[in-house]
Amino acid sequence: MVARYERIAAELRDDILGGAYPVGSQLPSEAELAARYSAARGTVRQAIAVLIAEGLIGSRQGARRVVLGNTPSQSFAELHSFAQWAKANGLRVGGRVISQTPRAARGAEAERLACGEVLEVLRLRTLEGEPVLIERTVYAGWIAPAVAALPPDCDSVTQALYDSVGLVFAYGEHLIDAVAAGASDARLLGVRRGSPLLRQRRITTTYEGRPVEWSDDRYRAGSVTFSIRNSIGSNPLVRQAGDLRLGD
Amino acid sequence: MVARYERIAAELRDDILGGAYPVGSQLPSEAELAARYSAARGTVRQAIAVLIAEGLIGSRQGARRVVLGNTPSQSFAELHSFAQWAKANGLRVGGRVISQTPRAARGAEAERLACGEVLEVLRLRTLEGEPVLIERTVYAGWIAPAVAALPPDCDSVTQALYDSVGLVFAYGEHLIDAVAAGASDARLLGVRRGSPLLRQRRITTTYEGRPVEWSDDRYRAGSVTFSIRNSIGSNPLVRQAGDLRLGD
DNA sequence: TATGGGAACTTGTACAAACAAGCCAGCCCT
DNA sequence: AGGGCTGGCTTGTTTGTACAAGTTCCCATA
Repeated sequence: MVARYERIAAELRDDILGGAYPVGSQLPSEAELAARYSAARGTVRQAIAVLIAEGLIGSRQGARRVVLGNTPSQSFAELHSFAQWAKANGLRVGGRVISQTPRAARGAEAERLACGEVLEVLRLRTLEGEPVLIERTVYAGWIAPAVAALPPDCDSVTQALYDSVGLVFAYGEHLIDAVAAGASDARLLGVRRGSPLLRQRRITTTYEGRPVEWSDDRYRAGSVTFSIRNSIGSNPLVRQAGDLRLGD
Repeated sequence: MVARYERIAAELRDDILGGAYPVGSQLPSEAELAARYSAARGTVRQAIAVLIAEGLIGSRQGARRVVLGNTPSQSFAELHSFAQWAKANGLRVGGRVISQTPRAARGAEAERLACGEVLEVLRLRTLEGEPVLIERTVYAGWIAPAVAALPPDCDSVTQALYDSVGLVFAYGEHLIDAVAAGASDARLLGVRRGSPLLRQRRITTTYEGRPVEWSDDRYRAGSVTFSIRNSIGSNPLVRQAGDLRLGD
């Protein structure tokens, strides 16, 4: 059973994406929408809040809401999981495990992952047959056995861990910057040493806030772009100066 | 007059940031908070929604809410305006206009900015005296006179335009990727040609959804990092494959 | 022709109530 | 000891109402 406000949000989203409300045009008033869907004003407001969070429409007190964009947004899983993102975009994904070594947590890892033993995995990922991503992932000790049991050519670790042990990657924190390719990066990705890579470092936790993994992902320049929409009063993405808390 | 739910959110945020609720611990129930603040449950829920959007706490039906982090988040202005971000972080910012040329809109610009005449500005920005950012900004014709009237060493264009003509940068869409430094990038930033740069392309609009500027900002690697927190069910940041809608 | 004041409209905030859905701990039974 | 179940707790959804605050636009006035 899907909530009412979600169905209303879906209908409005379809209208916007379908061109019924062009970019720059005004949405009907809350009262009008409430009447149209036979719902309370609060329910309509909840539906609209969803679209505002997606960046599709803008809102300010006193004025009618405005359509800001007409491109669909993606799900958390697609940001978090390379395979699920690729699949949702109709791209063919591949990859293999290069190395997989259990070891003791080093330096800040122990605190970051809240455990002493970790499993370090190095994966090379391909898109449409081309190598585009190097994943250096450190898994917390308590999930390491399930990770080690996965086949080396497993496309979606996220999906596999959910299927095998019911683990849900619920929250993530991501740091994005640019780095030069090191010797091993360059060899694996087939680029020159020193060429630009887009780096995404992330730490992922369960619903309870328990850390699951810490990863350093490096994309070949030109292969992937991150996109974000924001507005005054909502600020999901922030900048940080060079000296970073999660840095190493 | 600040809204009640914002004051409650601020108190809870202070509690979390101050360590009263450590990372991983549980928050009091809605009913408990409602009693403590003598507010309705709906109001408390609104306050909590703010903190969830900031990524400070996680929530799921049936279980107590959990503290996910204890680092403050920043404001939209700080993502959008280099100067305001630097200021908020206590960094000394400088910069100057390299060139400023009015011209006809080219290619996709006319559609993107919804105008025929544009003003192209090239700025070099410094942080703590070091050059870190090249800004290539194209302003829509209707705001060009106000931009041209600014002093060449103006630190915050965003602030200056608000002060002079009341313009508010309300919404933004950002694309983030990595590129190699070109010849002019390298010269201005004082790095070698081909060295990695973090690129942020963005388009900014007013409250009405009217495009104001289109910018290509390139940061020297290591100087700046973008950070984002997300969760299942909320997905502000997305990935895109190489072939981009806003690309050129 | 400008300009100021409103009136009507629209979104934001707050409260109250009821039910649905999911989680968790403790109890009971085997 | 272990497993299943139940009941209480907690968050999610929906409706209704009232007022506050901001925008827009028309109209009367200077």
